[in-house]
Amino acid sequence: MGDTSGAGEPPLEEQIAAYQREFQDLDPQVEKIVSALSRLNRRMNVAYGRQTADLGISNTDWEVLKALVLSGAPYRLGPGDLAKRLGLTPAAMTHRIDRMVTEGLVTRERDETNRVRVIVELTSEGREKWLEAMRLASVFEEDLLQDLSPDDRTALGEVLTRLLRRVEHAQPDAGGRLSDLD
Amino acid sequence: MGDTSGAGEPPLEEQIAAYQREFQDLDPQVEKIVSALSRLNRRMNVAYGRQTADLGISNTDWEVLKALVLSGAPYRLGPGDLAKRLGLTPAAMTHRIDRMVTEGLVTRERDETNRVRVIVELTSEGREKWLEAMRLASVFEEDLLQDLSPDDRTALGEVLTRLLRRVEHAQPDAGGRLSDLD
DNA sequence: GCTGAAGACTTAGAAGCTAAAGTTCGAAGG
DNA sequence: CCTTCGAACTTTAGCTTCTAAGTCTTCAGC
Repeated sequence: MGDTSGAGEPPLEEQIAAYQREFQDLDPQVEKIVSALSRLNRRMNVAYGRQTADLGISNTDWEVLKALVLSGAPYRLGPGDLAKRLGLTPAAMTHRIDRMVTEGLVTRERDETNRVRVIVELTSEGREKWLEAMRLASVFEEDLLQDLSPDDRTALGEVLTRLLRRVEHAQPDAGGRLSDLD
Repeated sequence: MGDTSGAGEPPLEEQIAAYQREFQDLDPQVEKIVSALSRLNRRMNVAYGRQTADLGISNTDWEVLKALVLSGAPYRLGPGDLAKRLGLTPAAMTHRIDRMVTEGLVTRERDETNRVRVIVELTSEGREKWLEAMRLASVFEEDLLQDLSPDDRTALGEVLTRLLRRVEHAQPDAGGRLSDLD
C-alpha cells in the first residue's frame, strides 16, 4: 500500500520485500507502483511545506489562497462557497478566515447589496505570497522531472490521467479528508 | 502544483488552464504530471480510508499496525522505537497506544528484563485487521491498474522510482508531516 | 409589519499533536 | 552500599483544527 512517515524509512525495495513476507497475495509490481506513488507524493508535500513555511504561510492558508486565486479576478468568494470548495464546514471556514485576516492575506467585508453575505477578498500581499510559492514550486517541479525526456513526460502524464479517470469514475467521493494511509 | 480538497473539484484540464491564466511561467506538461499525481494519491487515500473505517480502525491506528507488522514476528516494538518510525514524539505515541490497547489491537506490558522499557505487541486481532485491510487494498489496487498492460506497469514503476530517487537524494527530509499542499 | 429561510458567526467539545515536567528503573562511581 | 545520572515512558498543560448545534442578522414573501 505504500509508506507512512518519512522519517527513518527503509528503502522502497526492502519495504516491499517485507510486505511480501507478511502478505503473500501481493503483486510486487503493483505494490511498487502504489508505494512509489505514495512515497513520492509525500516527499513532494514535505518540500512544498518547507517552501511555504519559509514564506510564512501554513498549509491551511495555502489551500484558501489557492481557491481564491483559481476563482479568478477579482479574487472574491463568500465563506460558504470557500467552505464547499475546500470540503469544510462553514464554521471551520470562519476560523480560517479569522486567522488569515489578521495575517493580512485576505480581507473580510459585508456585501453591501445583500448584507447577509460576506465577501472574502485576496489582498495584494496574499496574491504575492501565492505567486512566490508558485515560483518556488515550479522550480522544484522542473528539477524533479529533469531526468525525463519530453516523450517520457508525455507518457507519464498520459498514464497518470488514465489512472485518475479510473479512480474518479469508480468513486462517488464522500469528501473524505485523509492522511497517508498506504 | 496539484489539488486540494476533493469535493467539488473541477476537471484536471480545467484547473490547469486556470493555473496558466494566473501564473504564466508554468509548464503545462509538468503541471499535468504533478497535479495528476497529487490528485490520484488523494483519491486513493480516500478509498483506503473508507476501507479501513469499515473495519473499524482509524488512519492513526493503521500506521501503528503497519509499523508493527513490518517489524516482523513476533511483532513487538517499544513506544520510543515506534515513535521514531512514525515520526512522532514519545508523548503522542503514548496516547496512540492507550487508544489501541482499549481497542484490543495491541497489548502493552513492561519488559521484565529491563523494567524501564515497555513492549507493545500486536494482538491476533490487530494482525487480522491488518491482513483484512491489505486484502481490500490489493483488490482496489489491482482494479486501479486494470487498464495497464504488463509493459505499462513496468514502465510506470520504473519512472516513479526514478523520480523518487531524485527527490530522496535532493532532500534531507526534516520529518515533516504535511497534508496536501499543491 | 410579521415570519421563515439563508448565511455567517459563536460556543462547546473532540481528536491529535508538542513541549516540558515528572516518574521509575538500571547502571556506574565513590 | 548508596548515591547520582541518564534513559524510557507517562503526565500535564496548551495549541491547532475540526465538527455539531445553537444564535444572530438580514432578506424576501405574505
